[in-house]
Amino acid sequence: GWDVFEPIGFDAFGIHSENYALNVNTHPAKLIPSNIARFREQLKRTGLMVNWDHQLSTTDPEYYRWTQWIFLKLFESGNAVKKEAPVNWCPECKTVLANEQVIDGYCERHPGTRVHQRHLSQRFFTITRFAERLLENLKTLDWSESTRTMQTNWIGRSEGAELVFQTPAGTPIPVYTTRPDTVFGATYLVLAPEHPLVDEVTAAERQDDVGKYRRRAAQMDIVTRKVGDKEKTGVFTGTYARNPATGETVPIWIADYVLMEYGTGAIMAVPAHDERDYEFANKFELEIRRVVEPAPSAESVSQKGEAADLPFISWDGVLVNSGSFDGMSCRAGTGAITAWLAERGLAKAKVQYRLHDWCISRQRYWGPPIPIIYCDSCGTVPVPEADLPVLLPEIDDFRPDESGVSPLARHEEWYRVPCPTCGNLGRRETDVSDTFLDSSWYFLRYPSTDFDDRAFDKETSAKWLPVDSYIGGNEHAVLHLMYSRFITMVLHDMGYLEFEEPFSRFRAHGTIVKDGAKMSKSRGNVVVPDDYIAQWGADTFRMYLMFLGPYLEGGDFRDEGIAGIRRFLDRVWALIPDVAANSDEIDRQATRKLHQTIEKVASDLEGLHYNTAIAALMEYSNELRSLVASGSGVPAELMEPLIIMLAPFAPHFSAECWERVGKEGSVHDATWPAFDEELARADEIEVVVQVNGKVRGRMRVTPGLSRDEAVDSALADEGVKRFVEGKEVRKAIYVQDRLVNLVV
RNA sequence: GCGACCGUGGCGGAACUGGCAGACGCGCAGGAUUUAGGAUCCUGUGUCGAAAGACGUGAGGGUUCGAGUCCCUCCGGUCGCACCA
Repeated sequence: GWDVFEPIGFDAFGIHSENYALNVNTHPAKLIPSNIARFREQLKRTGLMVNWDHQLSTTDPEYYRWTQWIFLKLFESGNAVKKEAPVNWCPECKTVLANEQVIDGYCERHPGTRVHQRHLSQRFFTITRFAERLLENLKTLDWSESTRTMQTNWIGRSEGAELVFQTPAGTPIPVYTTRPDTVFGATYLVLAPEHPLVDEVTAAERQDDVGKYRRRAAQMDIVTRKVGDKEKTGVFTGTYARNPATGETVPIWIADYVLMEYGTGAIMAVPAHDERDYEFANKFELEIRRVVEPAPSAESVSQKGEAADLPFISWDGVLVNSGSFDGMSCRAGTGAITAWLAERGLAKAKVQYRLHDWCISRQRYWGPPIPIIYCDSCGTVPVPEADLPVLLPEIDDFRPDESGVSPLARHEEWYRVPCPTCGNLGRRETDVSDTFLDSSWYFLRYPSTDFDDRAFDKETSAKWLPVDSYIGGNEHAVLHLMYSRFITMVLHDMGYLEFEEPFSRFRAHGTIVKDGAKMSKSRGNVVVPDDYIAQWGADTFRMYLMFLGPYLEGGDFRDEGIAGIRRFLDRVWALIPDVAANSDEIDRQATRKLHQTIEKVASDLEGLHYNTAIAALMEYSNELRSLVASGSGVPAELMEPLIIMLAPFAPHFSAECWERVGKEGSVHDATWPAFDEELARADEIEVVVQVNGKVRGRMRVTPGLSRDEAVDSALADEGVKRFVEGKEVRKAIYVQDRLVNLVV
C-alpha cells in the first residue's frame, strides 16, 4: 500500500565493456545497445517489476552530461585536484587502477597480471578530507555489520603522533607512530625508498649502494614489494639522526618495508616492541633496546615473536629505560611523552587514515571525457556547464597503447578547442573518468530522469531519497558505497542535497555458487534464464531462486529442487475449481493459519527472508488443500489472500489466478491482506512437560494458564507421573504457554 | 598473520529475546491409480533399538532447571584486509 519506486539502469562504461569490445572487435557504442536490449528482454521475461519509465544508461550522453556536471561540482569545490603521483599501472589494461582495484598486487580484472608503479599526473578526488565523517556516519546507518566493518577498516583510522628526528645538518625527519611511548626504544630510523629526503641524508660514500637499492625498489612490482615472502631488505645511508627523547643519534636506513603512501614515509624503529623492526634489527644487527616491561598483573602480554618475551605491540605494560617516564603505564606514557616533546616542537598528536584519495583519471577511451580544457594563458579551465556534454567521439582506433595517454590524445581534431575563457586554442583533457564515478551518483538521477535541465531535481529528490532499501553485492561494500557516500557528502555541503548519506539501509545479498565457484560472468558459469523459463515457466524459476537458500547468504545453485516449486504452484492452481464464492461459515483453523501466514510473510519480506516466506505460503496452501480433502470447498475469503501474497513471487501466475477466481482488476493493485491478531490467536495450545529437561508429556491448554494450574495439570499427566512418582519435585519451571520443567 | 561471518538429516535449508531440533522443499521407501512407465494423490522418512527408551546441531570443556543459540579452547570453510609503523 505504499508508494514504492524501484528503478533500473545499465552501467556499461568502463574497462569491462571496452575490453570485451576489443575482444570481439566491435565498437562498444554498437555493442552496448544490443546487449542492453537483450538484458532488458530477459529481465522482463522473468517478471522483474521495476519502473521501466525511469531507466537510465550511464553511456548515454544525456546521462554522462550530468556525470561531467558532478565532476565540475567537485572541481568547483576544490575536491578534484591534479597530482603527480605514483600510480598502479596495469600493463594489460594499459591504464591506471585505483588502489581499490589492485588485488594482492594483481589487477582486479587480470588476475595473472602484476600491477606496476608508474608516475603520472592524475586527477584525484579528495575523499581523504571526508575520512572522519565517512567513519562517524557509519554508526548512524542501518547497514549490515560486516559491511560497516569493512568500511571502517578501509578508512583505517589510527591515533598517534608525529615525532621529529633531526639530521646533524638540522633537517627534520618527521615520523608517524601510534606508540610515542616507545620512543626511548627507537634505535634506528627507516625511510621509504621513495622518500624525498633520501638523497639529502645519504653519505657520499653510500650513494652507490643506496641508489642501487632505490632503483631496485622502483622497478619492483607491488607483489614482491608488499606481499612477497616479507624477507626484510634495506640499506644504510651512512648518516644518523637525533632521537628527540634520548638525544642519542641513531642510524638512518632505507628499506622497502616502509611505505611512502602511509604516514610520513618514514618510521622510528623500535625493534624491541615491533615484530617488523625486530626482524629487521636482527638481520642487520642493530640495537634492540627494551623500554616496556609486562605489567605485573597483566597476563595478556603478546607471546608473538621467538625469544625475548618482548611485548610486541601490547598496551599492557609499564615503561622502563625511559628516563623520567619509567614506571608509567604505556597509555599514560603516550600522552606524557607526546606532551613533553611537543613543548620543544618535536611532536604533535596526529590522526592518520589508510584511506587514499580517489584517482579518477583513466587513460582509456570508453568513459565520459573529463570536462577540463588546458589553456596556455588561463591554465586549467573547467568546461562551462552550458557546453556539456563533452561528447565522447566515435573513433575506430580506441585500443590503448603503451604511451600512458588515452587514445583520445591521438585525435587532435577532438582535443584542439578554443579556451572558454580567452578563446585562444586550448587542449581538452584526454583522460576519461573512472566508471565508479558513473555509479556513485546514479541513484540521484533515477527519480529525476524526466528533467533534462538538471542532474536531479531538489524537490523530487526530497520525496524519494535517500534510498530506503539498497541491496547489492558484497563487492560493493567498499568501493561503490564509499564513493557514493563521498559524492553525496560533497553535494550536500554545496547545498544541492538535504541529506548527506545516500543509503539508509544496505544489505548485501549472498553469493550464488555453482560448480564450486562463485557464479559470475567472468567465470562463465552463469545460468541463462531462458532455458529454465522455457521448461518450468518464469514464475517457477524466479520463485525457486528465492526459495533455494537465504537471500542474504547465497548458496549453491542446483536444479534439484525446482520441481518442488512447480508442484506447489500446480497445487495452488488445482484449488481454484474448489473456490466457493459464498461461504457462511469459515473454517476457524484455516482462518487462524491465514492470519499467522499474513504476519509471517510480511515480516519475512521486510527482512528479505524470501525462502521462509515461501515456506509459510506452502504451509498455508497445504491447509487449504486439507479443506478440500475433507470435502468442503475453499472459501474465497481464504483463497484470495493467498493469491495476493503470491503476487510478488509469482506475478504472472497470481494474475491469472486472480482472474480465474473472478476478481476484477489486477492482483498487483489489490490491497495486501490485513493481519488480525485476534484471528491469529490459537484458543488451545500445546504445552510441553519436561522432567529434568526431557520431554515426558504434552498437554493441551488454553493460552494464559497460570503457573500453579500448569504445574498441577503437568503433575496429573499420566506419562509424567511415571517419572515423578516417589520423587520429590525440587523445582518447577514454567514458561508461559510453552513448557513446564519439573526438576526431581 | 589480523578482522567478519559460518559449520544442523542422504541434499537445500528451518528454529523470535536460551525453552518440543530438523519447519518447508528435494530425494528415498511403501501404498492408491495405471496394461506398464510417467504424472498425480496418500502414508512414512535424524541415528540406534522389537519396544520402552537412549543418543543426536564440526570436536572438547563450561554456565544453566534447560544450550544449535551464551562463555572458553581447538578443527574446518567462506569473504575481506594484509610490512598501514
